Amino acid sequence: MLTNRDIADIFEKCANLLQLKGESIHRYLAYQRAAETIRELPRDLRAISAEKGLVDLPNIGKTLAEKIDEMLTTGKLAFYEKLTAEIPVGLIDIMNINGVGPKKAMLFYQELGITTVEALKSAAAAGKLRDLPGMGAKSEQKVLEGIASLSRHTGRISIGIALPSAQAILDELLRLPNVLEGALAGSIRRGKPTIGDIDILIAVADMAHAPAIMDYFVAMPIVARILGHGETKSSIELQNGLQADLRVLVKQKWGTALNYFSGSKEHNVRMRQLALAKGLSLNEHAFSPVDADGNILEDAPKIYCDTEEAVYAQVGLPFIPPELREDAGEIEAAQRGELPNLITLNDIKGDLHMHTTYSDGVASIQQMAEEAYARGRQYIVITDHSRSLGIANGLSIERLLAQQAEVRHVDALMYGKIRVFHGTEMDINADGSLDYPDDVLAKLDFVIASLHVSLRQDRDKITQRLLNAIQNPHVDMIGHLTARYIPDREPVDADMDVVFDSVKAHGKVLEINANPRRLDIDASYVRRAVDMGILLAINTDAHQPSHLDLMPYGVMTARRGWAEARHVLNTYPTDEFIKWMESKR
DNA sequence: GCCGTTTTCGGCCCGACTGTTTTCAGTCG
Repeated sequence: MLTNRDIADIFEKCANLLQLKGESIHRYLAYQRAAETIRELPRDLRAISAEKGLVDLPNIGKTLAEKIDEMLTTGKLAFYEKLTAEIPVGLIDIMNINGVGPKKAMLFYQELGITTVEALKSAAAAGKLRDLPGMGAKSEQKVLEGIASLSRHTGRISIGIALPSAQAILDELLRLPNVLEGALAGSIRRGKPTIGDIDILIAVADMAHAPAIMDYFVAMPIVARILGHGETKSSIELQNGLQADLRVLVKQKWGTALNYFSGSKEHNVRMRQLALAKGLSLNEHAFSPVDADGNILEDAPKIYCDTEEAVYAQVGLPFIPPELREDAGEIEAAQRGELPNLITLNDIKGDLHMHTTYSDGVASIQQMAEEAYARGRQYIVITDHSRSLGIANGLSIERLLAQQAEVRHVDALMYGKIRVFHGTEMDINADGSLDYPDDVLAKLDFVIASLHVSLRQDRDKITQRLLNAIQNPHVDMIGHLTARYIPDREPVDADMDVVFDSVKAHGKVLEINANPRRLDIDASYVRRAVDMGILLAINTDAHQPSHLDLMPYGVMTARRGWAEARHVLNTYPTDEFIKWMESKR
């Protein structure tokens, strides 16, 4: 049975094959956009298809809806098979080599019969590429470097790795002379869970200062390879395989540039359309007046924006926070004056999920309390693993009760600083049972139920396990609902329509697990929870004190899902959180 | 192939950089 992801992947491959065939770029983009839409979809295509709702999805028209239905019913796509009969799929991998595009890939295929990266590597090493038209010794060398780089990193990298690494580079550049302003742009700024590359912008008063900054950038010790080194733009590959792009621009263009390079592409397209409706062409440099045919009027004065607020004001909109810029309704919401008042890190008062040395954490209850207090938390819940999770030293009922005595003791010790409550992260067992009996759960302040084992069970089983947990009156929250782990582990296969309805009906909380390897639930599910009126909680799931610092990743995910502070349980002040817990008893 | 309160046909992404050119094509974001 094909999943959303499978179908998105097939469309993505169709897009690549069409590009290799030299089809119109717009047809290629149509498949590309459809793949992207499906990838970000919070619901099952199967359910949407049953409702005849496929054509209502953005970027899905009659043709692609039919193709989706074909895949859902037959598990295959004839169009895709026809394409692969014409063009070897191995060329897609070759095209993914940095510096090799569709034209070069086809050239290697047609001239030398190359269909795999391995064959291309041998040909390049044997010096067979340099004599092809448009190639030379340098291009051949670049192909070899591109293949080497390919093996160093696999696709997108967790924001938990990319963000600190990007911030360190930015901080270094900000210390250089003549740098007026600097920022991270791209998907890092929008808080995406995975990052393709790092985008850095630096503003100067005079472009004469740019080359020195570029020279410094490409000479930094973390640079593994220089991919490009120009006057206004340079690209490097870091030791960890990530690519970082730096652009230097004059301060006058800061707003348009930051907006442009923050994306998303889809959001930018909408921004350009809004500008055109006002007779202006928008790019990273400025707004330029255009004539009725859309041609730029060269002698008309351009409009420069040195802030993003000014860019949005120019198209008649309020500032739109970067996390919302996905063309997922944010433009329309801004036009109606109904943008959400997004949650911020400052709104977070508590942390409802963390581990100690009782199970697989490395710090004591008291240490975790002290560390959380040092980070400004007003309350925490200690939630160690339950008895069946032997690998994590899960707590027997006796140890759980003994732990409660220590939690109460620490709570008293910390009085006036931080409140410490006692909970559990209880396993939802493989057979669907819960790992502690109800009379034990009744003694706890806060109960999380989570999936940790048998994650590859079929949809019915997983769904039933989740429903069992949701329907138990003592369970307060479902932890990391889909149990995905970036990048290795796919989310569990459950009927989320049914699960969300049940969560809503039973008044349970859904966790946004802030660990950047999890970010679970993800932004699309957050948005669905917000729309349905399901309460959320953003927790670090800390296994050591430093993990308490992961909260910002959870907040970014919440913001990407349009969550406001009022949608999130652990923004409540302590007394209200206590009232909430009491109301559940 | 999608999309539309300027259009159901004719738009959709274009600028910087590189390497091979001999004025430009291919790639990338």
